[in-house]
Amino acid sequence: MCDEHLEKIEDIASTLEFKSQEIIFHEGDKGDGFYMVEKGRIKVFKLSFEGKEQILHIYGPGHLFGEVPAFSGKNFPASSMALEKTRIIFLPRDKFVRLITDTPGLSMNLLADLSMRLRDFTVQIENLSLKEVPARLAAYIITLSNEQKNSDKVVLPISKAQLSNLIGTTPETVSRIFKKMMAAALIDVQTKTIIIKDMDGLADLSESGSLP
Amino acid sequence: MCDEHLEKIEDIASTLEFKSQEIIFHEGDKGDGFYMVEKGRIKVFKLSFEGKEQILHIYGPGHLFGEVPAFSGKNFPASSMALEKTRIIFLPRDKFVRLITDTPGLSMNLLADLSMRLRDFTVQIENLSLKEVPARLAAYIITLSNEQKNSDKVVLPISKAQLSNLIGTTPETVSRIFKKMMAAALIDVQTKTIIIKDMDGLADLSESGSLP
DNA sequence: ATCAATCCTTGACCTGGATCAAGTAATTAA
DNA sequence: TTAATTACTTGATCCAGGTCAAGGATTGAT
Repeated sequence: MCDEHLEKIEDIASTLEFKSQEIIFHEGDKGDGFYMVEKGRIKVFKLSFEGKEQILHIYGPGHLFGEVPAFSGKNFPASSMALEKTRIIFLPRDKFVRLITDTPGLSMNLLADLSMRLRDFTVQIENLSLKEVPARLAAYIITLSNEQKNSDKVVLPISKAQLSNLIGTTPETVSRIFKKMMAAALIDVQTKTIIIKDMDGLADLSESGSLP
Repeated sequence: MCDEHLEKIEDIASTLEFKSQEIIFHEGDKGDGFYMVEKGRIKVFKLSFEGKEQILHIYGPGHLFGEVPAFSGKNFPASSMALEKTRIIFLPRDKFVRLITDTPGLSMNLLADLSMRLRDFTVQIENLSLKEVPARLAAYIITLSNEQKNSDKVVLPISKAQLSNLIGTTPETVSRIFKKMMAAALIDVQTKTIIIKDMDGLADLSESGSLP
């Protein structure tokens, strides 16, 4: 989303404030517009019948979300919650549709945005279906390192419980696998800080490997 | 995708023929256009390091696919193969981009298409992560029934091996669960035909249930 | 129709990772 | 700072479903 488009959006949008843990929308609600994170962080997630959570996205400033119903005509396929005090830019559907038709280039931008998200989902499905938990966790650490200017000292942006819901496992299993990764001298974990000691080993693990 | 748009697309497209089992594109290939199934059926899938397959989509006539790289600028996130003798309409990127910018309404159409696919992926992730195999299989049978004019006699459009790759399990497990579903008087299975004997029970199972 | 090849079923076995339970560390509030 | 709450770790146990192996059913080719 380029700056020029951002400005246009902000001109006709309203802002919403959410406290940490506040629900932004529920799965099944009728979607009537477009949301963008202005400040803070949100998660988009699904709950199972038994209450187990699978996180689909965690988004920070600049990210568009919750627009699928506005295009598909269906209800929200997932729920959304603020992870901290968060300000959201909201744009009702009709204004946005007008903006799109008035702004050539914006729709190309949006198509690119949705395409990237489809891409991300294929990776998430691959992870859930074709990889075991150690590989998923390794992949997540590598993603974090890439996001944090390829540093070998990465900071977990979420709790380990949330992390386990993101990669489709439980806190107990995350804890045990971190321990094994330390035993294999791949990483060091101190509370929320992870020191990557063997990036190649971690990359191998994320693709195919297993831990003793 | 409305008929009017379809005609415009067909005017400037070329057609490709694929035999059954032929690869249309590989994951990692550079995507340079848009594909639409004209006749036949294709699958879009990922392979794990060990060769295990997860099917992402099975598409028939009228379905657009393989366009993500054209918008995202990245390579194909998955591979594609013809499931039978198939004719594909292919549109190079530049022609398509011109078509989009020249045709207001088409981009809205595309946005809707991609949004639906995002929706479908959230369901697939939910299934893989939050549901057990019997629930996924029940959900798939219900989907089939909906696709086949809500008949209580549905025909499997793919082999059971492919089905197992679609719902993220193995042929052995599919076989065993079909057997349990028959024991529970939910369905009857004869080769490729499934008779739904208890749709409510099947719906319960697909949401939360388990089999004895 | 017959043979070969493929696909499917069934049984025996094994394991990754979930669950339950109980203790320890880290945060937050007062 | 300390108490209370919440988050994390560790151990013990269990089971869904994967794997391996061998037999049975379909399908396609000649």
